[in-house]
Amino acid sequence: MLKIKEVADLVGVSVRTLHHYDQIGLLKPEKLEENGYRLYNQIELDRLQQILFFKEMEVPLRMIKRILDDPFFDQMHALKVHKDLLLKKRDRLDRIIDSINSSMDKLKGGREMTDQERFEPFGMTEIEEQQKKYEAEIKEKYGHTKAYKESQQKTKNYKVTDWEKIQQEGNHIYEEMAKRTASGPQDRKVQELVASYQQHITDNFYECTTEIYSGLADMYVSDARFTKNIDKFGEGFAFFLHDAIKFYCRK
Amino acid sequence: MLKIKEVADLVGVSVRTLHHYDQIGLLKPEKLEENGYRLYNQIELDRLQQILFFKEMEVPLRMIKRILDDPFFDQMHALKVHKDLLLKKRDRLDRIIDSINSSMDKLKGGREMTDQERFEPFGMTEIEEQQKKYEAEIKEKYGHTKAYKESQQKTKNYKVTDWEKIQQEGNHIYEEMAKRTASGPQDRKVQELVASYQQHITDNFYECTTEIYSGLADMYVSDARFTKNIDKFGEGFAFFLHDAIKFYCRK
DNA sequence: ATTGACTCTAACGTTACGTTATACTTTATC
DNA sequence: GATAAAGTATAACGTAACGTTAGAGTCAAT
Repeated sequence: MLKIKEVADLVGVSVRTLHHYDQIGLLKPEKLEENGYRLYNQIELDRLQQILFFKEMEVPLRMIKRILDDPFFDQMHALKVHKDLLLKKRDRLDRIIDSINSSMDKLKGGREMTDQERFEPFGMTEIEEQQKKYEAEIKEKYGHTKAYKESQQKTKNYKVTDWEKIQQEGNHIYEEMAKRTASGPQDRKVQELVASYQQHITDNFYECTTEIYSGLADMYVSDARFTKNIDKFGEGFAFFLHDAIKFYCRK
Repeated sequence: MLKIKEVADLVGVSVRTLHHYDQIGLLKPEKLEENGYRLYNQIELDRLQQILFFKEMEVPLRMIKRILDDPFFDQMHALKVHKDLLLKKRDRLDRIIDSINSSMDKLKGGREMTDQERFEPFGMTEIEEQQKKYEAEIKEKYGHTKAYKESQQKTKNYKVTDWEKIQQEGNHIYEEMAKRTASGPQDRKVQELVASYQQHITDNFYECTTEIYSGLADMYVSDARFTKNIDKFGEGFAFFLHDAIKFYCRK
């Protein structure tokens, strides 16, 4: 007679999973204690093993239940059908991978860029490897700084949705700014936006001091990876931004 | 200026999909007409093409949005990471397929059945091909009968959940019956269950007359595929069931 | 004027749990 | 024996990408 966590640890699934299996009737405990605790026996363990076997095969739980419960269900046939399905899936995967490969090859080759617009953003050949070193490089350069540690601290608990919201806010500021490029980097509204972006960084990453902000501005134009991305808001926007921040940070 | 269905038909997605993309902000129509209709332009069509490209790559919509919207998102890197992910996925698929193959091989070979209990239900070597001919065979034999046509008619609109409910009901009756095997096929309760099973068939498939029911009983013991499955409720249960139905159908 | 084709929003259903939130029980510790 | 730490329970929301009704308004053709 095993309690739920013992079973869970024994076979390597979560307690929640067992709760779920109970809920959908896939695996009921042998009995309930007076306190409501679920108790499992060897029989249930065996069944659980079977369930996990089929699950490994990516058979949906619904069908596992039928396979194990329904005497009229032709299991051999089901398994075969399922295999065919997996084969098709793999073929599809192969094609997709080929497609990605050829896309990347085209990018690297630089010739025959029929899809130039579509793939333009991928640009440059070695950016790929550079990117791999990117984090390490950053860490080496700035790892000891207060800003870096602070940022690590603040961001480590962000969830996907948080990131998206933050990025959206940041992008929004840039968009607004990009609308005013004609007015020049010293425009009052532009300067307001520059200020709010600094605040944005401080709020979400680290205390963005004037020095840091100024350094960021330099990076925006000196590092091609940034320049390229920022220019998505408009040609030359990176330089505009650089100037705007520099003006803001003057004293 | 294209209306939503025109766009949908043009690129081969559903209207609902476009609604969805609008909802999550992945693809907004260029404008709304006064009547609320969505209107799309070439720009949106282009973007939609890009979306579909990444979707083909199995990139989640969330990420597609970021790829297309967020200038700071490193797309080349993302694509590469994604490719690696797909490669892993394929490897896993390969392993699973191998696993299924070896399982089936073991079954066919009949030797080394270390997992005998687990795979026992798959049984017999050629059942596989037989199964393929099964439907055709049935159709040839009974295709002209009223019961067959009636069943086709009744069942063609059943959904997965319907099937499951029906099978569950059927199994339940058998289970109850299996509990009473000791009392013999003529037991009152058993006979009640036999009657309710006939009704069950009539309700869900076709009018199960006494003759048909009697024929079914014969099939249960003469066709190994049925016998094997039915015996899941207990050893010899197929024979018990046969006798019970025969007794019920006597006159 | 009446169809039939098209459009809209709203909301549930799908898969297999993860993740809180809240509350009770058991076990370990002091 | 009191308290804290673990374990257990139920309930309910969240996830991905739409499909599928359901109810209602709009447009074009008969």
